[in-house]
Formats: sequence, structure tokens, C-alpha cells
Amino acid sequence: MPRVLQDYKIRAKKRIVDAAIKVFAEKGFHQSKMTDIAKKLGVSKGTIYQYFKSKEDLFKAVVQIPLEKVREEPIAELLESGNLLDITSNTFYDKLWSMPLFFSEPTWPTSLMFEITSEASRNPSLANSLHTMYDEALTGLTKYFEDQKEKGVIRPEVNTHHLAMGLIALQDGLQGYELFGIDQAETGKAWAEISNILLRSVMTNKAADAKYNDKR
Amino acid sequence: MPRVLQDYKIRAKKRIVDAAIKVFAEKGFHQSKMTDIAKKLGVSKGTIYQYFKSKEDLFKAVVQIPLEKVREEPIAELLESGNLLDITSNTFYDKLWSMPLFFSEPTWPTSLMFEITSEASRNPSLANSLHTMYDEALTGLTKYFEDQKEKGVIRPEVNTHHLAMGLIALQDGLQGYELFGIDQAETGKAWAEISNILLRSVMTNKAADAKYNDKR
Amino acid sequence: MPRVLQDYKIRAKKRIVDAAIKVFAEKGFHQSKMTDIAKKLGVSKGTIYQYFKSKEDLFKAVVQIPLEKVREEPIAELLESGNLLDITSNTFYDKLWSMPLFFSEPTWPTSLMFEITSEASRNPSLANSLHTMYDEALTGLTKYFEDQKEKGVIRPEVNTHHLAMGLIALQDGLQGYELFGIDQAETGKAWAEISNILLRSVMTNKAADAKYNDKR
Amino acid sequence: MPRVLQDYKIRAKKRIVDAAIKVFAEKGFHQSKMTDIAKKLGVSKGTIYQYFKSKEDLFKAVVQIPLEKVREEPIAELLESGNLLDITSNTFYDKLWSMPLFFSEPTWPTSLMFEITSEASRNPSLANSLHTMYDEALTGLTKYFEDQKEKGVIRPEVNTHHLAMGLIALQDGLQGYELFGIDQAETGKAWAEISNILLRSVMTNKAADAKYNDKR
DNA sequence: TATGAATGAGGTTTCATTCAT
DNA sequence: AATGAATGAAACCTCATTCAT
Repeated sequence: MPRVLQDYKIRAKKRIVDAAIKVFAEKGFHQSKMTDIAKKLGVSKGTIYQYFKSKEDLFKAVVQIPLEKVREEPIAELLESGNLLDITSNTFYDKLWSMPLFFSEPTWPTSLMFEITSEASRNPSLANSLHTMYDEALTGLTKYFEDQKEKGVIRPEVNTHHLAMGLIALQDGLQGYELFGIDQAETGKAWAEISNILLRSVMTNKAADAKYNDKR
Repeated sequence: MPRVLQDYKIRAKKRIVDAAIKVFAEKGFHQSKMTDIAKKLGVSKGTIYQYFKSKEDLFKAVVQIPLEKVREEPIAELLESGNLLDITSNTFYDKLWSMPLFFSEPTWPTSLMFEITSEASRNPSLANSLHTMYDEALTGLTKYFEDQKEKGVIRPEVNTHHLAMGLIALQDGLQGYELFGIDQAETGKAWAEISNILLRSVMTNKAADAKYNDKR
Repeated sequence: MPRVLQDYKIRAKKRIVDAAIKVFAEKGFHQSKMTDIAKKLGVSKGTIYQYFKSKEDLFKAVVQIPLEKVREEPIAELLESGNLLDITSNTFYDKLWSMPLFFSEPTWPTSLMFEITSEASRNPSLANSLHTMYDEALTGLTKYFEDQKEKGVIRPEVNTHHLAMGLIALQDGLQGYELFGIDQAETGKAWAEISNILLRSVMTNKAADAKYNDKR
Repeated sequence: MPRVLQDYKIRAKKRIVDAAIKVFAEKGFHQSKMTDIAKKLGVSKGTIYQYFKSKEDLFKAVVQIPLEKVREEPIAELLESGNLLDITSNTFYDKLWSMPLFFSEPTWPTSLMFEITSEASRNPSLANSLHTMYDEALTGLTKYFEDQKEKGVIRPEVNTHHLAMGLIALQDGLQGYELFGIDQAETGKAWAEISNILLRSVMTNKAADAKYNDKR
């Protein structure tokens, strides 16, 4: 197959997946009709079926995309530059945190993330994909904390793996509350406060003092 | 209407709702057919329609039940007896924590909780119900922390509201990971460790010392 | 399940199969739409799907029915009474001959028989069903010829198995020609003449003489 | 139109028809997609539509080709050389017999022949084509038998028309059984035996004796 | 002339809901 | 009150056909 055609196909699939993500997020997977996705894209249903053999297949592609992302973009890099307490900032809360949000577009809105997670409990293959993504994110963050430990910022006895799990879980939990109307200003403040408490209590005294001096 | 009949109706509805919760949790709301629910209960589809005028209506009742629960059972009571760090135990992680699990049966399994939360993002009335439940739980836990503050266990400058939000979010997040196959032993350890760090760092020195002495 | 309901279901399935046979014969399997069958029966499409889970499934039931028939009605009985040359009569050609036509209603019209046979070449399970039916018919007719051999009507050296195959094939072939417009009067005459030649040439001289005397 | 171009077109159409016959035989007409035929040929769907305006049109061409053949190649020629009982040989069963197999390639495999015959029962124009082909074959064989009659090989009172019908029907019937898995060795033996009985019983004593002497 | 992406009419199938029993 | 057969709207999916390149 000529590369040009190949490329066209890949781009066509990507456009469909992007549209599907939007519609899935708006309506939920089961309430999203193939017609909705086709309309969102301005094509006919038939066109979608040239690229994906079923709705299920399209859904799998939607799941796959962040999975590919997670393999291409080591998370630790995102964190490398900053210092530990930067994590507590809104920038991190808004953009970087949460498993799917570790990665640049296209990715899943929170509502889709929750639906997919629910679905994973009945779909081993899907569960496996999410597990992989989670491990990737977790490993990245854990590594970052290990680096901080070596640099003397985090205390040696801290279990960095659990610390990473905790922070990601905290962020996922808070984001979920936004789905039923808790104001993001509110969840953001909770994030800032709690992550701050958490990170300060794993820092060495030296690092805490330095931080204190920074602030002055 | 004679009370006896009414009671019968109420009990019948409750049995249907219980069955529906089970089926919804097993298969997800949209994959659950009215037939499945009827079968689980050993009745016919027609019977369900005598008590609920639609699947949507039944779903609302499923959502409603924990909402009623939350109003009848002030959460703080559950916590009253114990001391602060008991929260970090598995008992709390397994049974008491997470919004839906604050309450006694019947309630929603985690997978259903995630699906409902996702759905809430598109359904204001559902969002409202979840919001109410969350507020109730949050208020309860916050009150508990305020009590602890008055007793000198928690430091006065701590924002107990955010502390409560953080702990609930942490628990919800960790429970979600179980849906895609993270071992509960793992999430449980993370819970114990992180909630412990968090609570210790909001305790007064006096309380921390007392705790220390307890352990000895 | 109560027997009455059970019976109802069985009868309902039979009514659908009967309608399907008619429509399949009129239009061919692939040109027959579920709507056509539903209309022929005066029910909605949904009803058919309560009894058959797919069009394929309905087709299998259509195939199955003559298969069951063939097991219930030993063919030899049909032949037992008459004498050998009765086979050459139109009665036999019209009603008794040809594999599917060995049996009483409901059964397949010739056009459906040809379509099913064609389909069998690509569908091993279907081929197996036809094979079974054919063997049953063949065995029955062969047994009849063996009886005639024992009675001294057919000569001992005749291969009754091949004779039976030949006669059934002859009849099937001739019936096929009716599908593209060869007059049944014509095929019937060919049947009478050729089957007569064939059977006379396998008869013993004694039997042939007796026959000759009969005619006088 | 320049003859060269026209020739090209004719050859292109023929290649498409050949591919279509193969695919139709493999999958059946309705299960054969235009894409399948294009793939078998290594061209695109669009190309087929440049030569045939619809699938129906292509099907008609498939039917037409043997029809043209039958007009170009008088069947009797095929038989002229041999003697009567050669007809009973496997060579005849395998290659020459049966309506579609009277003719050299490309022609229809048995499964397609059965499907077309079934279809003819609902399609008068198709029935007409088959009828023509059948008549042509029948006339050819009848003529051959008449020749044999004149030569004193076949007895004068024999209805050669019915004899021809019978032999072709026998062969068609037996070939049909191969479609559902009857071994060709088996049908071939039946053919040899039954056609032999049939032909011997229409032969004059003289011819039979000559035959007998031949064998010696 | 050849291509194959796009189309959309039309088919199969599902399932919440109704209603006669 | 309970049943479950029947319904039909609405979904998914197919594929012959078209047409811009």
C-alpha cells in the first residue's frame, strides 16, 4: 500500500477516534450512537465502518490511544524540572495529574475515565490496558520520588511507591467529585492543602527548611 | 391504602431494587436487561413494571436508597467511639469508607458507583443526589474532625473540611484501582500508610505522644 | 415450564418455520427478509426473534424438520405394499420420490432443496444433515429392493444400493428441470419410461413374465 | 470503436466473468461481494463497474457464457467418435456430462449450477436461458442416440428423447449428491452401473453381441 | 482507464414496554 | 397481582454503487 494512502487511513482513523472520544464523553458510551459520532464528524455511518468493524472495535481504539501515549512519553520527565512542592500547585492538579491526564491530547475526559474504569471491572482485556497505564504512571511518579530521596529531599524511610499511589488516588478521587458538581475551585484547594501536608511530612528537615527559606 | 398492603408494596420494591443493584453491578446499567433483573428475582418482567414505571424509574430508586440511608444514619456516630488513627485501619478502608460504603446494605458496589458518577456528569438530577450524599458524608466526617480538634487531638490550624475531602478522595481513588485489577492488599497498604502520614501530621504533639504511649 | 406453554411454544416455532419455508421457496433464502416472513405470518419481526435467535438459526430449524421426519417415518413402509413397477408411476414421481419428498409435510419445495444443496457445499454441518437424510432414504429404498430380491423379483446379481442411488438421482435430476420450465408432463413421462426400462432390466424373468400376465 | 479496444474490452469482461464464476462457486452468489470478485482478480471494485453496470448484470453475463458456448459447440461432436457404452465410463461422468459440464471452460461448478437452477424458478429470463441450454444439450444427445438407432445399435422402439433426458438427469442427480459429501468414487460407480444397465437394455441384440465380442 | 473512499438505503437484531390472560 | 408473548422503535451493520482523483 502506498505510504500516502496508509497515512490517510491512519489520519482518518484518528479523526474518528477523536470524534468518538468527544461523543462518548458527552453522552457516555452506551448512549452514544454511531450516528452521533458520524454527525459529529460530518460523515456517514458507513465511513466509520470502513475503519472500525464495530462499535466495540472503535471503543477499543479509543482506549488504545492513551495507552500508546503512555509508552511514548515517560512521565518522570514531566516532573524532572520542578521541585517537590510544585506538585501541590493547581497546574499539576489541572493538567498533569490523574492517570489519563498525565498525557497530552487526545485523551479521556474524566467522565469517560470513570465509565471506562467501571467497564474494566467486567472486561479483563480493558482492565489489563488500564492496569498497564496505571503502572506506567505510577512507576514514573515513584521514580521521581526516588530521585528526590537520593537528592535528600524525601526522607529515606518513606515508601515512595505508596506515596505515589496515594497522590494519584487523591487526585482521581477529587476529580471524580467534579462530575457531580463539586466546584473545581473547591477540589483544587483540597488538593493543594492535602498534597502539601502529605509532601511536607515526607520531606527531610533540611529540604523543609530550604523550602521555608525560599518562601521568605 | 391499608398499611399492610402498603408495606407489602414497599418490601416488594425494595426486593426489586436489591436485585437491580446486583445486576447493575454485575453487568453495568446499560448491559442489564429488564429480563436479567426479573430472572435474578425469580419474577416476570411484568411484575417489575407494576412497581416501577420504567427502567429509568428503577434506576432512580437504586440511586435513591443510599440517599435515604444517608439521611437516617448520621455518619459521625460511626466514628464517635474510635480514636483518630483507627481510621487508618483496614476495617475502615474495607467497610466504612467511600461515600457509598459509609452506609449499611443495600448499597452500591464500586463499579456501579463509578458508572453512576460518570452518568452524573450528564444528569443534573443524579448529580444533585450524589452531591447531597457526598455533602452528608463530608459534613459527618468534618464534624468528627472538629470534635477531635476540640479534644486537642487535631491541631487548631488544620482545615478539617479539606482534610475530610482528601481522605474520602484518597479512599475512592484507591478503590477505583481495584476495578482494573490492582490487588486490594496493595491498595489497603497504601491506604494505611498514606492516611497514617496524613493524620499524624495534623495531630497535636500531645496527641501524637499519647498515641506513642498507647502503643508501648 | 407448564406443558401448555411448552406446547404453545412448540406450535409457535412450527408456524414460523412453515411460513419461513414458504417464503424461502418463493424468494430464496437470501432474498427472504425477516420482514417477509413476519408479514406472511401476520406478526412482528420481534416475535420471530423470540423463537429463533437469528435468521441463520431459523434456517437451521427449516433444515431440521425434514431431518426429524426422516427418522420417524421408515421409508420402506411406503413401498412395502406395492409391486416393483409401481415405482414407475406418476404417483411415486409426484409425491414419494426425491429425498425431501419422501416425507409428508412440512417439507421443502424443489427450489429450496436445490438452494440448500448448493449451500451444503460450503456448510459442513448442513452437508451432514443432508447426508443423513439421503442415507436414510437410500437405505430404505435399498432394503425394499433387497426384499424384492429375496422374493425373487429382482435378480440376485443386481447391486441394489446403486440401483437405489440411480433411481433417486434420476428423480432429483428430472425434478430440477421443472425449475427452469420443463413441463412436469414431460419429466413425468421420462420418469415413467426410464424407471420402467431400468426396473424391468433388473427383474428376474419369472417376475417379468408374471408382470406380463398381470397386464393381460 | 477500434477493433483493438473492443477486443480489450471483451477480454477484460471475460476475465471478470471468470473471476466471478470462481467466487460465486466458492461462496454462493449472495455471499459473494463485489469486493471479493475484485480481489480475486487483483483489481478495484470500480473497474468491474466499468464493464458491468451492476452485480445483477455481471451475474447475467456469468449465465450467458455457457449459453454462448452451447451454441458454438454442437454436443453431438463430442460423442461422435465413441461407441454407446463409452458413455458409462468415468471420463464421461467426470467431464462431459451434466448440462454445464457439456462445455469446455469456463463453466459452472456444480454448486453454482444448483444455485442458478434454484434461482431460475423465480426468474423467468434465467429460466429461459437454462431451458435453452438444456434443450441444446438434450437435442445433441438425442441426435446421437438417433444416429445409433440408424446404425442399428439402439432398438427402434426406444424413445431416444426420454433416454437422453434420463441419462442427463441421472448424472445431474448424482453430481448433486457430491455437494453434501457423497464420495465421487461412490457416485461414479453408481453412474457406471446404472447407465450401463440402461444403455444395454436399449441396445439391439446384435450390438450387444458385438460389444460382447469386442470385450473378448 | 483505474481507483477506493464515501455513501445511504435497507437489512438484521435488540429490548423496553404493553396488555390480554 | 402476576405473567410472558407480542410489539415496534431504534439501534447496529452491510455492501452495491458512485464519483472525485
